[in-house]
Formats: sequence, structure tokens, C-alpha cells
Amino acid sequence: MPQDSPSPADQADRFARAREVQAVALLEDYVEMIGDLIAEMGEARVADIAARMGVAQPTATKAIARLKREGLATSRPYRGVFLTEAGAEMAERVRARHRTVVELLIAVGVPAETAELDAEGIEHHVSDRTLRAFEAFLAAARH
Amino acid sequence: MPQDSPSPADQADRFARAREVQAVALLEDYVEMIGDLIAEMGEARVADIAARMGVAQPTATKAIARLKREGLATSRPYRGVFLTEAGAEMAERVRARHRTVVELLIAVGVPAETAELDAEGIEHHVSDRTLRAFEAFLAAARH
DNA sequence: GCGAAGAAATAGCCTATGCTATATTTTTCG
DNA sequence: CGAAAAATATAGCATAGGCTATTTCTTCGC
Repeated sequence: MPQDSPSPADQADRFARAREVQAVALLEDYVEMIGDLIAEMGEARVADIAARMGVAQPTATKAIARLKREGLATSRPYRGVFLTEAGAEMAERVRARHRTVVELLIAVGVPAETAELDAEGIEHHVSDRTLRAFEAFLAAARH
Repeated sequence: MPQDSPSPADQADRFARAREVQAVALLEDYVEMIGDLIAEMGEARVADIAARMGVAQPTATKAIARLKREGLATSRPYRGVFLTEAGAEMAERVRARHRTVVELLIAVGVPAETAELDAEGIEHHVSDRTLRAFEAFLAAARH
């Protein structure tokens, strides 16, 4: 039997947090990818964004509209997509977190390929507190 | 520059997998919770399920309808909810995975409370391969 | 400079997951 | 036993995120 079963309210809070995280996860993925595309190719086109996200082009267009609504990106019709300052900041944070999660997984014995695959979903749920613990663990592991 | 940047197709596959995972995550959460409720209280009522999930009662009813559609649970109007064999099996698997994820997080230095909070979202993205790595790591850590 | 090709936007549809408000059924108790 | 209370179901709505089909705009090449 679990000796520390949480109260229903606590548990509800946990699920509520997981739901909130999930709501921003997509934004994070798009923002990071747009940052990648700009870094690699000089610009982020809707078609490339859609291809990398593995979605149809109108789906990407709709997501970009949401990014604009949330102040993370800008774009003009038939032109490329750009990140706002807030968007670029988010992209950098997400990229760093992704790297740390992959490294942590590898450090505890997950094969590199699997680590990449699982990190894509896991990273969004890694809180700042947990991220710091991961960094400390990795620093210690590196002596 | 990232020396191992994945092909757009590979990356799209990763996102596709993350999306699939997310689609079953809710089912897993409900099934696990229904299992908990039956174990603790002898039965799982819609109102209790809703309270623990932190959602309105009709939302829980709708989710239960989906569980029934997917062959994971059964129920009759105005009566409790029960798990099918498949549902019970899923509940056990999810519960074990949850425990392992929490333990792993704690083992790498995450505070217990934070571990519980983050595990709620992380667990769904932990593949079998990664779960086995976690178990091996924990076994080694315990000597 | 103009027509074809390509890229992006728009229209319209679907499912999942939330919600509130309201009906219905069951349970409880005076 | 019958009415009030509690539990559950249903109706109806919203948003997010998918899709295909179609329109509109830009770009390219002759």
C-alpha cells in the first residue's frame, strides 16, 4: 500500500499542472524549430516548419497564428516567420533544457537514439527545479 | 553547430511519436486513478474520479465514455466504473512506471515533492527501453 | 512582362478535451 | 412513502490541433 497517498486536491493540482505544461509544449516546439531554421537557413518558411513538425502546411500556419497571438513570433503574409525577443528567449531556454534532458538520459544508461526520442516529450514536463538537479547530477558525473 | 542534427523526417517522426503518446496519456491517467479508487474505496464513482482529476464531472463522464469505447472500462448509467482486464493491466503497468520514474528522479537528486509533480507528465513519455534503463540504474544505485 | 509553378492563406471539416447549465435518476431521511 | 438532496447524464458551447481542398499571392523562366 502507498504510505504517502496524496490528497485528492493535491493530485488534481498535479494533473492541472501537467495539462498546463502540455498547452505550452507545442508553442515551445514551434519556437525552438523556428529558431533552428533561422540559424540554419537564414529564414523560417511555413513549408519548412510544417515539414519538420511533421504536419500539413495549414496546421503550421494555424500554429504560427497562435505564436503571433502570444507575442512569440511575427510574420507578414507570404513572408517568412521571425521570433520576437520573447520567442528567441524561449527558444534558447527550450534548446538548453532539451540538451540537458538528453544528456541526463544518456548518463543514466538510455541509448542515445532512445534518449533523443523520449526527450522530445519529456522535456516539456521538466520543471526548473528538476532541471537544476539534472545539471548538478551531470556536473558530478563529469567529476 | 550541432554535429548530429537529425533529418527533417526523423525530427517529424519524433514529434509524431510525442503526439501519439499524448493521446494515450489521458487514458492512462484515468485508468490508473480508477484502479486506485477501487483499491481504496471499493468502487470508483464518477464524482470521485472528477475530483481527483481536477475536472468537472461531465468531463470525467466523457472520458469514461472513451475508456469504454477503447475497451478499458465498463459502467452502467448511475453506477460505478470498473476496469476491464485490459484496463487493469494498463493500470498496473502505469503505476509501476510512475513509481520507477519518481524513484529515478529522486535518485539523481530531485526533491521528492518535485519528483512527484514532474513525474505526472514525464511518465507518459518514458518508453519501455528508457524504463529498463531507469530500472537498471536504480538497481545499480542500490548496489 | 507574362504565364506556369510554387508557397502561403483560407475555407471547412473532424476529434479531443474542457466548461456551464439543465435534466434525470438514485438515494436518503423525516 | 414521498420529497429533498445527491449523483449522474445530457445538451450545448468553446478552444486547440489535426486534415483536405481550394484560392490567392509571389517568384521564376522564357
